[in-house]
Amino acid sequence: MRLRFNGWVYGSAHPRRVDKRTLCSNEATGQIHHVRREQRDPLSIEKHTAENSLIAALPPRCRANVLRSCEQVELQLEEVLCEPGQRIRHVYFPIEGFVSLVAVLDDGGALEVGIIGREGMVGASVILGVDTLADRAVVQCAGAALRMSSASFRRLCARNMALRMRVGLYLYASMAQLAQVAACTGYHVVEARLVRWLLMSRDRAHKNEFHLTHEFLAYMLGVRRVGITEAATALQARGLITYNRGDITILDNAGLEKASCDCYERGNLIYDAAMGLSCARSAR
Amino acid sequence: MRLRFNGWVYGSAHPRRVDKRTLCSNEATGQIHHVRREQRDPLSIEKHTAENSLIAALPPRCRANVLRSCEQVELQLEEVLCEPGQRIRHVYFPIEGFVSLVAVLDDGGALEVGIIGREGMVGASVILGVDTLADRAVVQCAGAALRMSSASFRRLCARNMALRMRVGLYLYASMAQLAQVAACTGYHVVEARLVRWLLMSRDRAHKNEFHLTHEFLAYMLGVRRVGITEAATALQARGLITYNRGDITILDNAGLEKASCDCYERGNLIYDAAMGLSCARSAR
DNA sequence: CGACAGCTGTTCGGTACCGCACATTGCCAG
DNA sequence: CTGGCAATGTGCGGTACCGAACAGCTGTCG
Repeated sequence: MRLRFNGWVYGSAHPRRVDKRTLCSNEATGQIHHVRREQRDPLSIEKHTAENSLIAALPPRCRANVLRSCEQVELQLEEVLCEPGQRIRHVYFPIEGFVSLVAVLDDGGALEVGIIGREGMVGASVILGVDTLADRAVVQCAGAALRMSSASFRRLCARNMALRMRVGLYLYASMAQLAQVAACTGYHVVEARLVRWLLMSRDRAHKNEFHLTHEFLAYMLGVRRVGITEAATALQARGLITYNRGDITILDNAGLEKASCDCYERGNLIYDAAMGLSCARSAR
Repeated sequence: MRLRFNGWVYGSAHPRRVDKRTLCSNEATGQIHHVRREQRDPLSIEKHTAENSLIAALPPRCRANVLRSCEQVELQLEEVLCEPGQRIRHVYFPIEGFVSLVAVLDDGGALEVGIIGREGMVGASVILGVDTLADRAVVQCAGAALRMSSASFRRLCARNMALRMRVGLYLYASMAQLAQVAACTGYHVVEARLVRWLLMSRDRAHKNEFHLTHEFLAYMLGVRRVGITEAATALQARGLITYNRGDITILDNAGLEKASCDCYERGNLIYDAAMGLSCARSAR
């Protein structure tokens, strides 16, 4: 069985031992249809700036420069911002929604390797001098975001040290988390990984409920849908979550955090260490 | 059972379902003992420059600058260049040997997430403004390398656009490969992953034999030693490799490449695409 | 030469996840 | 109201890998 998400297709689960599979070609090449609002008045945008922490942490003048180049867009659920290897046209600073980075294998396998909410940005690797993204970027939770053409972003970074530093640190944190997630995938059972994933989503959604089908979760974690169903059922039985046709609600945050593998907490530590270091640095 | 590598300890395999494990504290804190040769005369170093492709690709003046700041060291087998989170004091440009990056989990699990030979460098993330490494860097194959203090490296990068660009691209390639490996770990059977690993090592060792015990391989791939033994036995039975007490010899390169998962080839493509892009760029 | 340590091979019971197939439930459009 | 579809639940046999334990085999060192 295969699923379609706004035009792109993926295998339900994947072969651990099947060798090849030819699918995952984007029929109709995932229409990327932004609901582009007209440019807001500066005040309205300014209001939002504090809500992407990457931007918020910039010195005022620099922040103003960044904002001038941004427009606000509404990210659509399951919209694909960029396919792996494709030229990235815009970088995104999520405000409400969040985005997942998904590594795609030739044989149709896929695995989430990063998750980007208002604490970060999509396309940070542009500062490395490339204009492609290594992974597929899928919107996981709809909502507002700021965006900027990658050319503008590169120009701004070239001129602005504070911005470049900040983005660099974020990139480092992303890499560290990527490694962490890789190890986690190999070592921890589906249930623990599911919990980690729910907690990370919660942190980025800033609320205790979000819309996610088992099928989608399975795709993200690289397991069968049934595996998710089993794990989710167990969590529900323990009173940690409830869900109903894709609407998941977290009931017991503390309990969930206990049920998760260390990787959740560790991921947060990694981020704090990297980004906090920047504070120490700029305070010097 | 636990192993000791030059002073640091790791769990033999690891728990897929065990939740915690307290080990992996480095007893005796992995003595890092470089066999530091006295500074060679410039000609001798110059001779080697072409052998690290990152350096070799730099414009002549820039290359000379880099070399002036480098000293040559001999990497010892299983030496730990840097522990995760530790301050990185030197960056390394391997010439003969190669180095693995290993993600370490709290519960003792570990997984190789990158491999660095003469095509790259250890510590590229320094250009992002951090002075720590996210993963453990272990020497996998002894041999010569150039090294430079990370402070010098940062200074050079700040001044030198070509160097910064080149290292940036390399960093991007590393990230892309990391994501690739993460997915591979989740989807492919041990044997295929082992083969991928052997091929990658071969490419970096520039020869068809190297010294690696099953135990070490198991550690790298995050599986039990027995898993490696079984896979290796099968490969040997098929006439693709032979091995004897840690000395592995590749007999049939073509056969091995067929036995590997696509991730091997794909990793190479990723690297070429990223680094080749730089050529196009500088040719402009 | 004998003891020992490091490396490899083998076995065994257990389990997490696989692919596949099918049943159930709730929502929505016609 | 009804048929259809998306989302979820369940059951079954298979397999890749796990932990543990033990049995050679070989080189080294006292």
